[in-house]
Amino acid sequence: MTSVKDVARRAGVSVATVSRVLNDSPTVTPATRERVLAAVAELGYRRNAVARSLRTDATRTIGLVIGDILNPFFTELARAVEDEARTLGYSIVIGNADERPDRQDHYVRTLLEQRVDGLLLCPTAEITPLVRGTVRDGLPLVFLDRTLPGLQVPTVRADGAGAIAALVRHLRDLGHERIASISGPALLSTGRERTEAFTAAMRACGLPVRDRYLEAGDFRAGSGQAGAARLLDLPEPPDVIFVGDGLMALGALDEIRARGLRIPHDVALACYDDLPWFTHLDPPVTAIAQPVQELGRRAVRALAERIEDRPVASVVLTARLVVRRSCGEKEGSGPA
Amino acid sequence: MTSVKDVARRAGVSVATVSRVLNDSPTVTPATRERVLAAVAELGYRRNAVARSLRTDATRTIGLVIGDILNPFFTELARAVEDEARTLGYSIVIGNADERPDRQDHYVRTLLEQRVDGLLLCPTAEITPLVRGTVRDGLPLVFLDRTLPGLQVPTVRADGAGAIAALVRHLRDLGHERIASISGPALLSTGRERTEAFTAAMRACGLPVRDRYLEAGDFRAGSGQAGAARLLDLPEPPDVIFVGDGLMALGALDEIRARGLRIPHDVALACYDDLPWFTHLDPPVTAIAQPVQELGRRAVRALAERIEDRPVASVVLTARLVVRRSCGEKEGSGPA
DNA sequence: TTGTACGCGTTATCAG
DNA sequence: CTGATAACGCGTACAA
Repeated sequence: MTSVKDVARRAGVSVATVSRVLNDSPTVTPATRERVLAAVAELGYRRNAVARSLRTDATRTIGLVIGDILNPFFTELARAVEDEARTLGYSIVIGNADERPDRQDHYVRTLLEQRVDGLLLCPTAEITPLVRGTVRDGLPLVFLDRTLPGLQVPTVRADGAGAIAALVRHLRDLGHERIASISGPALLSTGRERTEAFTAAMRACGLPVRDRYLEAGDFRAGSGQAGAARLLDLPEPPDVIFVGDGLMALGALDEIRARGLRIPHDVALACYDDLPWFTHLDPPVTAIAQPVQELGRRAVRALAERIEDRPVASVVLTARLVVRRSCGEKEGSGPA
Repeated sequence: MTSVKDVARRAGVSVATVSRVLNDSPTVTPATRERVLAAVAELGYRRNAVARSLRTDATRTIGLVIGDILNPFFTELARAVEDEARTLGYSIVIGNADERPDRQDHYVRTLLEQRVDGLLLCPTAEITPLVRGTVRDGLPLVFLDRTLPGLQVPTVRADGAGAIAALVRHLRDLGHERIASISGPALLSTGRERTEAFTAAMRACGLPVRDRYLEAGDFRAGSGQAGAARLLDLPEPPDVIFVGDGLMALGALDEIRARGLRIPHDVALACYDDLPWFTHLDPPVTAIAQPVQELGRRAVRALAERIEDRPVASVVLTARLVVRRSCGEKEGSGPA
């Protein structure tokens, strides 16, 4: 690989001058700048970011550790993150935790060694010693989507409580009473919050909350299927299943279809997270949509601020209910 | 940040010894190793991969430039790549080209500066000067999914010609004659190959190939919708639309639904690439499934070989047809 | 078995 | 405005 030395020799200047040109320092004659640039072009020189980082103590790189790259929510999130990062001049090193704390820690460790300038983390579990240490050491860190209580770390997430309340009212208005949910794991803030919002909304609507209607999954397809199976095996199966994310919805759909059940006649379905293909199902799936793009962008911007040592606050956006037909339709709203 | 020096001081040894312990050199006394490890733990020392890379001229990092992170095909591919890379001890720096050659080049440039050990590229266009230069400079490079003719670069891809031929025969057996396709851009090998395989299969089946039934999209949802619209606006619209990838299928579905058309009665649909939710549509979508996981794994392994300077050959896996019901059903195969 | 010292490619400081 | 040179943190050849 050609280095500044080669360029310097070719241009007949010192390495210092080459460096100055490369970092467009103002203190350099147009003529020499010209010569250096010519040498750079002729040699096809490409600056070595590794050496540069060693010297400047910055990599212009941020780590992104997501829960599950197969989850459409995280995919869309990653896309937004990547987009905003590019705009700000950062590269993304990605880690897919696969919802496993050990994998999450593996990536955090690797990213720390790589000396990323900052870290965007969607925690997959309660606080691990490594994460606690990372916070203590002061590495710029922002939690995304999920948060960890008791840690002074800015979080960018969406609040779905309002949308969940609206959903429950919608279900009640449709005459449903036996409403079940398959939520995420209680270890995750998103799992907990959605369950709490759900039970609170049920009570607010005067609907009964039964323990056996509260299933906990792990945000992956298999657990959605298993949860739906347990629910449908109940002596008194629910009218409605509210699934905690898109992947589990896929699993629940598999189970419902395998049993030959019809939606919403035999069992209604609603999903936290909206997916592009939900509109193509028959009936289209009622869902709660998060402002995913915005979440990703805001997180990157927050992290960039932290990297530049400016204080940043957490941001909470709001999710919204998208009513479609998978929970039934209001009387009188059908064809006359 | 604590460095080897700090560890050395703390352990009462030289930096060389610390380094030896860290790279578990055999020539070190258990006792001193113990002391060093203790110092490492006490100080919370984490080795600096940047400095290490500068010295060893290797980053244990590979670049992955994909066509479009929103495309489920690439998402699944990325997941497999990431998985295999972790197994082999590599980190992934990801770039989302968004199907734009300029973005592709942006990432290639960045990754070269970062000194990735190798590059996995899904080319978004014909050969760019940058890509040509990269090949010439000898950076370990493997093309994934798509290839670029005229370049000596190993490619890992799936051949869909057989599956496409099987699909066309399936369509013919079902009595379809006016078969249209919305393929990828002719600039991409995958676009070209799928179109060629399709027209060849049509001829082999004695079916007419009409130019106006040959639409070209760009592998994104919008172009699938636009292509479907043009096809359905034809004075003699096709019986079947064969869509070149999952994202365009989503767009085509949008258009079909917007027009209130029914599948397969009004127009049949088949898709290159299989998606998890295809089974939940009514009717389920007939698709061509690529061995995506295997593609990703093989690509990483090939790249790892190249990085270690071993010669590697291209690998061609085969896609397979998954018949479902979106193109109609064989007579007599329905309920008696 | 361990320590000393150099160099990887850059940037930044300090003279000139 | 430009050049010489130290330093970033690490791995390794060489010496002890």
